[in-house]
Amino acid sequence: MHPSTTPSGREERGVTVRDVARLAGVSHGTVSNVLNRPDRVTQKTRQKVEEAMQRLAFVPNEAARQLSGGRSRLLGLVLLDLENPFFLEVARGVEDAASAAGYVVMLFNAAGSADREARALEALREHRVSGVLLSPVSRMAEGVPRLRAQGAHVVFLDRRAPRADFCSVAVDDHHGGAEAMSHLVSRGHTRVAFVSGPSHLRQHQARLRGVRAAAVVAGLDPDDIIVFREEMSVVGGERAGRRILAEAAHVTAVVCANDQLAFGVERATLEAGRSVPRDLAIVGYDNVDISSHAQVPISSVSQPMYEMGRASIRLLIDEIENEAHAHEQLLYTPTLIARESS
Amino acid sequence: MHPSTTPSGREERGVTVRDVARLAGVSHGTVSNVLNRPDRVTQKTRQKVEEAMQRLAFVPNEAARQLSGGRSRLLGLVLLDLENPFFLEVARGVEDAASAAGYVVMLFNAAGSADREARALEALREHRVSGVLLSPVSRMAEGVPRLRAQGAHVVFLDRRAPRADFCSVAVDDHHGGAEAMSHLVSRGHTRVAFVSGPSHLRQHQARLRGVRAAAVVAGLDPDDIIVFREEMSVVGGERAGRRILAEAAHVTAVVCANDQLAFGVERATLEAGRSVPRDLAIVGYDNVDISSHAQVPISSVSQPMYEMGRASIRLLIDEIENEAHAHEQLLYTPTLIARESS
DNA sequence: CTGAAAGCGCTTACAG
DNA sequence: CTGAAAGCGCTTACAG
Repeated sequence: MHPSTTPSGREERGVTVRDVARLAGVSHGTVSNVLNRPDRVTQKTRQKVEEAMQRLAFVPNEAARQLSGGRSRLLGLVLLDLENPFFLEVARGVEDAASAAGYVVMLFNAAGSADREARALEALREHRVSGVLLSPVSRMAEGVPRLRAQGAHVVFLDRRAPRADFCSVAVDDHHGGAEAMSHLVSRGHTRVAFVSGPSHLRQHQARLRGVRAAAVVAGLDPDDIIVFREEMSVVGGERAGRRILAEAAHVTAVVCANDQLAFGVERATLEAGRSVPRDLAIVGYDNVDISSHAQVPISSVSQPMYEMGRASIRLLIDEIENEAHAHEQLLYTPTLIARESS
Repeated sequence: MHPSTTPSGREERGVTVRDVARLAGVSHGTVSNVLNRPDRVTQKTRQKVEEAMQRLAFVPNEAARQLSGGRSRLLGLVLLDLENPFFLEVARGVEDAASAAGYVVMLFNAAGSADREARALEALREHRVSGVLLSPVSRMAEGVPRLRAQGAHVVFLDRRAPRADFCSVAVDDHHGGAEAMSHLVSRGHTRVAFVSGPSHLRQHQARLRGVRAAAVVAGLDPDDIIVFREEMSVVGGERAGRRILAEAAHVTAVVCANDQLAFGVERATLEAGRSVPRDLAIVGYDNVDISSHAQVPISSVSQPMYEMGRASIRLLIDEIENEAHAHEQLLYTPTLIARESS
């Protein structure tokens, strides 16, 4: 009925519940009721109020709602390292799920620094967020118990919870390694090498253990899996590839701890005039673009990053909203994407 | 002096200015003063208060500060499409600069949808953010003037501002195309093709215009630049590469509108037994990983994504804090990274 | 079902 | 320099 009769250029700053109440001819609290418990209000009153809100372009002030209601629709996302494309996908899943549930997410990049992580956690405390998703730099930052003491919930992301009274969402690297290995075994390979990054990487270690476990299952000697460690890059992979051809000619297949390494191994193999997968089969890890773009597309273990983002929000919101919430440590299962390299 | 004497397990929720004041033996307002105008407080009082804050693990409530002070340290970042790695780098620059300046950023992914963009802008209004960085889906969403009417500042990202009374940070695609072309000209090429994605892409059109302009500068006929349009992928690039070899054998160099296309063109060329760059020189665009990982590393036009993120925050915060702020439309200049393909 | 009142935790003039 | 008071915009018992 009423087209927007708002005088153009009107200063909207400060349209308040009181203004709406006045225009609708009801009380302050009634306006609040149509916002928060519409069922307690007559259909008729509700319409009047809603029309007034429309005409005044009223937008409730979240800070005030939070302050008086005690509740907050604010979530924090603290990422270990925004440079890693892995976290882009995670962030996308987080944002999708959070905004679908009516929450807003504050983004922080710890960039590998415990200090930045601590500052992020502090800022989140100031904003009285109701929950935080944390892919931690440090094992158990002191900000975590503080957040909890303040009533905020914390879910660990890409890391198993350090204690059973926290939720977490992580990936089963052991299983991923095992998948890669048993895939190669099913293709008839028995002499397999593992190409890895620096030895201290938790994930790479777990993947190697998985490979060995699958070897055992297949009746092979796990100690026959030769490990080549190189810098985690295409160049490192090329070096590993050359070393394998030279030092371990009996090897017929390779599992690599990531796709950059696998890409390098393949290139070195092809450049030596050998065939992939006939002379050397290759499986990578992460299933990033580079694996499918390789000259011979590379099989790779894929982690459900987007889905992990969604799941972590689901757990967090359940912990926030559901009284009967039980903590869960989700462990996602990576899957092998088979391509022509194996 | 005092180690943390806080009884462990104390419920921190609700440590308030009043509590701090009581413990320090000062007034409510004095505590606020040491927080907001420390200069108006005696050194001695300040110390007493700060000690009390420490002991109580006091964290000021941002919602309350915002509500009473009117100021807000909240910023919004609304991205056109979080799937695009371009925006990951931008987001990283944004987060770095914002958190260095003491602001917190709320992240939204419009995912190409005008509807999601509108909802994000609405949520940002509810939170009374003081500024928004927007890489817009729609030309001028109605949420933008609304935010402004409410007192929030808006800076456009990856798009020139639609009006002179807004700041914006964008990239000069025309210049990028021209750089690629004049680089090829300096290498002696006069017969150049352009490989592009679908014709409606604003950026690709601008890049092509840049290529043509540089041709003119070099004394060439811009109409001699043959355009091949293919799907924007490695596969599309391969198709374009084969077409060039077959239909335009006189061409000695190619500018591609992105690196996926360039990668495909190179692969098709090598597979046909031709040499890169001897038989065909190639320049890509975006300088993403794939270009440097190609068999013959591909020259590419690089956009300063991270820096754009930082710059947009700089403009936004200036607009927020500086009374004398003058609107600026920043246009970043992409640079050519020369590699072996040209 | 609706209204009047108190209060959320802070900041900011305004007096002393 | 410090304190007492009002107010930011809302929500939630509590009466009617």
